[in-house]
Amino acid sequence: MINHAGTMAEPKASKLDEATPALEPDLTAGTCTRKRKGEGCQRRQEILEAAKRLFAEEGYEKTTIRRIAASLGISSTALYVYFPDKNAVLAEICASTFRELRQHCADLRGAIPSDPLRVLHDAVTHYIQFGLEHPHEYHLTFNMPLPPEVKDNAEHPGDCAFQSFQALVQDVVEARQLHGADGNALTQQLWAGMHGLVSLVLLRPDFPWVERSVLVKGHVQLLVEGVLRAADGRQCGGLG
Amino acid sequence: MINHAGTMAEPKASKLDEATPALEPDLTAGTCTRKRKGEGCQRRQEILEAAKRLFAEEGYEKTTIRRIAASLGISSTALYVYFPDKNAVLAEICASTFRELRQHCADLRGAIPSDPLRVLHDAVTHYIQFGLEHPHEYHLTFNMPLPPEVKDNAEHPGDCAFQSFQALVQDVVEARQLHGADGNALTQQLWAGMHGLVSLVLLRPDFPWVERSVLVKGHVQLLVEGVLRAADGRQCGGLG
DNA sequence: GCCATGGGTTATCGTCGTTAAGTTAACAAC
DNA sequence: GTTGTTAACTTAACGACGATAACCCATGGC
Repeated sequence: MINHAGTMAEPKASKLDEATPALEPDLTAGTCTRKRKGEGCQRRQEILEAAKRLFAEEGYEKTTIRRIAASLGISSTALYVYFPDKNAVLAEICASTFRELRQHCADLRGAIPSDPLRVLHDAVTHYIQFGLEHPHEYHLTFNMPLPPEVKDNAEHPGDCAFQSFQALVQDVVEARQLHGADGNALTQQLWAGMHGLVSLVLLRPDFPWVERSVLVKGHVQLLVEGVLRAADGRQCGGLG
Repeated sequence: MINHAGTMAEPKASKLDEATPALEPDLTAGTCTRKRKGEGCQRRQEILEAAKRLFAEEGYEKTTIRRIAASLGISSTALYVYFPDKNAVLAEICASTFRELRQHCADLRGAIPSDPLRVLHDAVTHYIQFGLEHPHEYHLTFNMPLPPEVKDNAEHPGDCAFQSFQALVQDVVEARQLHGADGNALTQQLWAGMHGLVSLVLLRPDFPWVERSVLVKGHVQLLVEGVLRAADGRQCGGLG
């Protein structure tokens, strides 16, 4: 209890600080002794998982460093050993989610060598379902400004995921001989269309949406048909 | 400088509080005397506009009540006379933006009694342009969870705007005799598609988007064609 | 035994949203 | 022209926040 700081000011806060008994430390560690090298990585992973869960449950801004730490039974400052600040924790979660999404897309293209339109159709469906099944990760990753740590990354996971998708669209453009189609623009529009549904459904859960499967199937169909039709002249719609 | 509070505790903060010289009060008021009834509404509007500007420039979470107040030359607590909390300020801005958007849509339908498809086409274009031209209001309104003040409102502006759009889609469904089309689902999908583009472009300004007008025109076309095609069987795409 | 170091702690800072209590200027009635 | 009343605003303070600085101490190689 010795005041070893130089200023000798009275303590003023620290009354309810870290004193939320609702959050108990996770005692699944097993050992009670201090650990050394290598264990740090484990702790780092624990922090990431706790943060992911709390971000998911309560959102980024409302999740505090202190509560992440408390849920692991450590003090808030211990977190700064593994991450420079709160934003860096979010950045790492974002990057991991982006990677998962990209792998999803790449696997699909490699595993199903069938009609490119069918592959694109399935990829779009997959994307939307992925988003809806990982609401919090999706929200963290796509529905808020990218933290600089991710944005300045040369291997920007968003760009990578986009490129995977672009390949699928290009396959369709070539297979269907959609002359005059800008595959890049089409991919951006398709992505925007997928993102919009996921984003709105996640952000407006109380909206009276039509039944989920109808909504998703119809949306995929709308987008894929749109890609086919919008690509080469508007011979069906009739809008000069 | 008399300490009129009962507790006689030492002041501890209040050092840099409200002491940011960069933010000068807006001295356009003219009179220097205190004002009475009716002037309160003016101050309320001032707060809303300052908040809108600051939310726009720096985002909701980073904008503090103290800075909103400082930009008007009043103390932070004065704000609580007009709004119960920070969220309520955001809620009012949201509601106002929703109204503007809805009016946009209604005007368009009333003023141009031409081909329903053309009207829908223009409305979608309008929506996207509106979003891109009001990036911060759009972000505040659509890209974050609705505050309860707006959500619990019976005249939920989002629902109203949606209904306006639904009417346009229904016009198209009837004019083109798209049997088997669920106008409600189509509207939701169309809205999701529009929202997705606006949302992504606003949230990822550094992404290598194709040229803006190409992107928007192509997207509108993709969506409108998608509505036409997705509505009644997939006779063009060829995906069983 | 010594000590560098990794994995923690406590104390503290400045800021935040928000509340409580007090101040002051403009009006109303007497 | 004093006396309320009240709208509009202030100062002081609270508890929580992100972050930093300074310290503690068990482990493990020497």
